[in-house]
Amino acid sequence: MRRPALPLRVYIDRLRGLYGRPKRPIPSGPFEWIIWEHVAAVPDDEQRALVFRTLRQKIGTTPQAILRTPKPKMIELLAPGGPNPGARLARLHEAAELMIEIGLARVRTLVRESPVEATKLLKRFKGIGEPGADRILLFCRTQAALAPDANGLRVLGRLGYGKPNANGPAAYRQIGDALAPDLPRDYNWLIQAHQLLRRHGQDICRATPRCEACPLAPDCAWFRRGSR
DNA sequence: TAAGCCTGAATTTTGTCTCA
DNA sequence: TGAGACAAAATTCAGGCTTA
Repeated sequence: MRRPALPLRVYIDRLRGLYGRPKRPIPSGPFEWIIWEHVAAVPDDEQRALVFRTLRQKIGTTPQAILRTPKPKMIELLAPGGPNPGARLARLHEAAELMIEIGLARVRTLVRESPVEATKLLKRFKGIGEPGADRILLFCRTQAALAPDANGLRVLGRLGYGKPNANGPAAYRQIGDALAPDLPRDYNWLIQAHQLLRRHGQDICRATPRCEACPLAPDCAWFRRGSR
């Protein structure tokens, strides 16, 4: 497989130069991250953050708080997060019930002490697959992986960490394996790298990329293919 | 033989494009 | 500018294979 021309940290530095230092993620702990996944149906993180903060401030983010809040109140809180708040509420309720069944303390302990077991548990939650579980463990600072989302995967694939535009579980694992030797155990760096890759995939390295604005273009397979 | 893993297809949701 | 069609992303699910 083709390898990227430069170490990953060089690309991340270029993205930090372009976008600046990303803001600290808002959720803390595994259940807040599950809530974060479900509170909004829009790709815009600012909008998602707004709904999450309101929910946290007005009712709290424990499974019990979510289950005891009247449905109309919850729908009202979730409405700014995009279409179909009722479906999102149903998923939140399902997640809260499962979290109570498993035990929040047990999940927290496993996240801290056994990432493999924690991944198995997290994948029982609807909407959380392998990438989602890895992301939660990264943000909880227990698994030193990059856990790129679809946007990040696209960027990394085009740089040479996998096939350009590949997706699905196989591509996720392939890129994860290719990245592993380049990753430090510095969680601040990993989290920022995750955020910057996501931002870059959303803004510039889209399905139809804006290569003229991209600081990674000289090393990008997609750009070089197009400019030949 | 049961549990776990892998792969690819299916499904759902969201984003983008085109056209009136 | 809005609606509909289409494409892409992310996850789920089913079936086959491997291993203990």
